[in-house]
Amino acid sequence: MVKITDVARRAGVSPSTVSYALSGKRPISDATRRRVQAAVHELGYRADAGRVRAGRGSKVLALAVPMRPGIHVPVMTRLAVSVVTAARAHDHDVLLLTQGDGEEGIGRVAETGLADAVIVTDVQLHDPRLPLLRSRSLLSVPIGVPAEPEGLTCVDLDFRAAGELCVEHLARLGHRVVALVGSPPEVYVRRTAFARRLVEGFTSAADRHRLTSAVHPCGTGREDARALTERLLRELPALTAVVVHNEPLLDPLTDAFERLEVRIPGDLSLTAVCPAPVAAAARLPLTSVAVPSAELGARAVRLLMRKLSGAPVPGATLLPPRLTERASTAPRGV
Amino acid sequence: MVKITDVARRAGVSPSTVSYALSGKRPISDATRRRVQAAVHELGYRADAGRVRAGRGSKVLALAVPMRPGIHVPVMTRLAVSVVTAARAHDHDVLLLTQGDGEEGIGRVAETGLADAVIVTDVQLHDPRLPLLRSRSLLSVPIGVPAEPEGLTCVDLDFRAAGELCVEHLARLGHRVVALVGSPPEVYVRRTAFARRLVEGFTSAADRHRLTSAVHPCGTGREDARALTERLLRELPALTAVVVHNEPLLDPLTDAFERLEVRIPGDLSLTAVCPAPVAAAARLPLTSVAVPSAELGARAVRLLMRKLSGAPVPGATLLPPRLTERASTAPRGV
DNA sequence: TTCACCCGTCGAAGCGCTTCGAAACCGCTT
DNA sequence: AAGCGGTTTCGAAGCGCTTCGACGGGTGAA
Repeated sequence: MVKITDVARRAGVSPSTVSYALSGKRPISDATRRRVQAAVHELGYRADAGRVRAGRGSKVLALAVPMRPGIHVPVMTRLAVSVVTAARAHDHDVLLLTQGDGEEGIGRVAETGLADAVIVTDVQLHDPRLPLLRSRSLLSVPIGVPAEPEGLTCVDLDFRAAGELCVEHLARLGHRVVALVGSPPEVYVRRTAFARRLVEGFTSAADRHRLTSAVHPCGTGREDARALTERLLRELPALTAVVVHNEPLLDPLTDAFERLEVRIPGDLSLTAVCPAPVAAAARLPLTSVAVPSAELGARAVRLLMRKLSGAPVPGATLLPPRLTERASTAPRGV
Repeated sequence: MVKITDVARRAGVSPSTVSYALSGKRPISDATRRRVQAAVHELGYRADAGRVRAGRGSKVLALAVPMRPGIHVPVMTRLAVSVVTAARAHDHDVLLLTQGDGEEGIGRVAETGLADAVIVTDVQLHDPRLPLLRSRSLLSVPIGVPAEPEGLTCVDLDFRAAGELCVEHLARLGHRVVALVGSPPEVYVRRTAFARRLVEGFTSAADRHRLTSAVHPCGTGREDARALTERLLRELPALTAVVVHNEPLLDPLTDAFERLEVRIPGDLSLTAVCPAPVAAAARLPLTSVAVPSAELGARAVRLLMRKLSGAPVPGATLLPPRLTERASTAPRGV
């Protein structure tokens, strides 16, 4: 194994100079740096990984994305990309954790110092990872707000307000019977924070406006969509509006309504909660509340950087939802 | 961070004893070992990422996913997830690189030894990253086969064979005029390896079977789909079959054909090249050649591990394509 | 009882690297 | 010629860990 002293000898400098030349932690003259780099290259030197990060600050962030059934893959992808981009802007790299529950991964990363902070996604109301996140040994920013967010620095879209906003939009259009077509049941069973919050907002706004409302979790397949539409029409014959919080179901659902001769927005108004591009590119452009995945990722990174630098950070950041009208909603009975 | 001396103190032994108890390199009495293990457990000690790992190797893999316009996001996501899963099975973590061109990221990772190997995606025929990948200083596995794959360990679906397979399937069904609806133009401008290879296969098979053929890159929007379908019907009135290698366009395209009263598969047979789940879940289940993203990721990791262990590896692995018949193809004129 | 002989343990040295403090050097001004 | 501020480089100490050599105290044989 070629070591730093070999490089130093070859470059005619001391080991410490090589160390600084490679890490950039102290200024090194251009000439010397070039000689060191040449030596590194010629000898094929590679820093002994362990020690490199002995001094704290590995310049690595972990991103925990539990790939659980029912999560919205495109949302997660956008999030991941924005996190990496933002992290790079702060000279950090991103380690991707996708473990089933993520607990093991986060622990490992914290203990070994592989990463010096972690962004956690798909937060549940009573997330088993919370104790770990609250522990002093690891800085973290959850994207999602658990039941008791004390001691955490959370970021998320205000899903409660998003649910309310959808209902208010529909109520304003004169609709009196609304349904929420939600994510797959397992998402609620896990008590995923954002899904639950949306339901809360939806229900409370519906009550406030004295609307008849129903909530239906739903799988993502075409069969699921078909079954649900039939059931909705049967159980709620007066239904004229739905809110859909289930990205992959959007297309199958509009399709299923179409087959049942239910026109959108003529007979039924549809509001989606999904990333803006998805809503805009749908077969029928959908009125939607945007899930700003990219912004969430960028904000999470920004907060983490502030925490790393020791600056004070807000307890929780809830982005206000924004509704964009497109072609899938209309006043009732027009 | 809890260190070996903490454990030693807790167990009432010397650090060296702890080291031996954990590594098993010298006999340690059962009683002592048990006390050490208890202390380790209570304090949550994890060996500092340096020495335990046999000296070399950071146990981190980099995955370079250039997020360029026109790439197939779901394919990349599947790939990323499978890479992380496979890497974890080999006790490695995954660093996500998404830089524009990826060159800088790969270089950085190689220089700093942050990762000890890298998986490269979205390979172009003349990829600027190739010199870096060929250099001795970094182990790599490109997913994709450049024009000159010498000295590399590539993995990919055999896209040339995939193109041929689609054409042969259609030819066997009696179709005489076929079109390839490709990825967005920028993908070809970059000379992305897999896209170019598919075109080659498509064209050469069409020529071999004396079919009339045409190749059309196409954007991913509904407008693009609409414009393209009209153009196809105008320029190739005898067209009865298309191959689509453009995942996000699948739905808009079938939709556009529908609007022009072109029935699938009655008037037109459609074969897709995309991940199997996408084809199976489409509104009309599509006959397709599967892009096995998950398997590609797993294979790439396996190869990388072999390289890391110094074992010999094959030069290139080309997975044979498999075509699955679904509801979008039929014999001509039925 | 004495003596080899292990087994289990310890102390200390060493590994490759980082990092702190200080020395050496540079081109200027006095 | 000496002094100065700034940059660049070095030497030495230290990090958490492994590993070598040696020590102590039991054992069985003489």
